Amino acid sequence: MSVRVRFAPSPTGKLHVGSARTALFNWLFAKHHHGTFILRIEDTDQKRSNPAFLDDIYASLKFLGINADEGPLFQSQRMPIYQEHAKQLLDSGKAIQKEGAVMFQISPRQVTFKDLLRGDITTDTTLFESLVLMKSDGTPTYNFACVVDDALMHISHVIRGDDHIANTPKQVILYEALGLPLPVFAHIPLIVGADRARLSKRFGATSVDEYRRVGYLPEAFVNYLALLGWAPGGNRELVPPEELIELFDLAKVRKTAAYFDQKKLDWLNGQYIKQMPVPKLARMLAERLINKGILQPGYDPATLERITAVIQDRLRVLEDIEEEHIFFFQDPPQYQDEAVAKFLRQDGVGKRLLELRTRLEALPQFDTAAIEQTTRAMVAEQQLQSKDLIHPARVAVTGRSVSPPLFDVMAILGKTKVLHRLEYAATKLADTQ
RNA sequence: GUCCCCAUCGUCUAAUGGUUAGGACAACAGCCUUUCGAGCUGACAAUGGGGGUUCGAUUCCCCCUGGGGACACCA
Repeated sequence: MSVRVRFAPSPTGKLHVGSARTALFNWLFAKHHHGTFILRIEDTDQKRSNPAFLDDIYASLKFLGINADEGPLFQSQRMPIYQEHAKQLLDSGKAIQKEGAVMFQISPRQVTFKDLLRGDITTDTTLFESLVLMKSDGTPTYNFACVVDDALMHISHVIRGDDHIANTPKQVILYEALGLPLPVFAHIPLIVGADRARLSKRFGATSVDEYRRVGYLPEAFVNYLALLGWAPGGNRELVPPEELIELFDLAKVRKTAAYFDQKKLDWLNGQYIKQMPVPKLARMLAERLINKGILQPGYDPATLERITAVIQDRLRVLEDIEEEHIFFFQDPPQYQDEAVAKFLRQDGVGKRLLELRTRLEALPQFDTAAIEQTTRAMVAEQQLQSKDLIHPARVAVTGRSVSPPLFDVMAILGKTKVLHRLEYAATKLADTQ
């Protein structure tokens, strides 16, 4: 039996990370078994569906590298199919027309279905209040359309969130009434937030798009999502997509809800960033900065690569570059008040910075080694502590009290900018209380 | 309220009858260091409770407790 799975989102909101993980598990399972991954859009509720969300779903799946082998199929375009199957049940007396809707006639009994993760789950049908197949507006309900489509699309495994467990017995009796073969069901646990309740807006970012914007790498995000509820074995943490496909085992997915741990995601993303070749990372950062209007399209790639090399180990998310390292791209840098107050507003600082400026100006070769040598020589001659010169100089050059190694930063910025910033800080910001 | 599902460090997880209960993130301490970060080292940290079954239970069974989910002509 060939593996055929589907991911069936409703375009009623941005693609949620919980949905993304469901899509990922389906996709990994399909790819692992050389099967087919189908995208189906459940847009029977025209009032709540919105094309903008559809675009977001496509973009988010594309970002994650989850590509559909078939689809997208739209339920809104399959109305005659549902009507035909409803008629079949009506004709056979298994359903009746009531108040404009088609209702399934539920006979009291026990329904048992097999869940790949949990074993047999049995339910008493008398617990169902009613089972509407077709609403009075002529559109199918979720449980009906889902069964008809899954059967017609020859879905072999229905992998979905465990919030659907209660729907499954209803669907099973519909498969049976329609004389259609049952797929294998696998209900995977939900992702929860800090309050252990299902991930909601209160938690912070919940859509894939938000994570994309902040600058998480698709491989890292997919890696993290895969690790939520499943482990590749061998104490592996960093597992690139190709290996995820190779190692993924649906039967080993845990049954407990997993807490979405932003810190671990950040760490993982940092690991992926660290592993990237500098030129590639530089191009990625450039694209981002250009989009933000921080960098001009005609930028110098060599300089950007030098910046990238210096900040690579410090980035957790791409957004960090505009949060922490913006001084590379602004002239003059934006001076942070606390940094100025702490390191520049001290007696003699201005004079020292001007002295450093004079010494650096004399350098024929403005590289990291020469800058460091010059700075340390001045520290030694004036019997200073290195921090008494370096910290103010850092603030003068970067506007902040925290930065990558100062001598590297200076070398990248170049003599002109460095001299100008030292002078500016010494004369306009330093000493004055 | 009714029904269903679940239960290992703070978090993600490994170990399905025999381990000093392992790893990772976080937090903490130290090293390195011009700051921060990165890196390295170290210490701390868990089988929810009670009954069984067994020579032996994280592991199998039952009860309790706790958490979550579902109870729409929404999906």
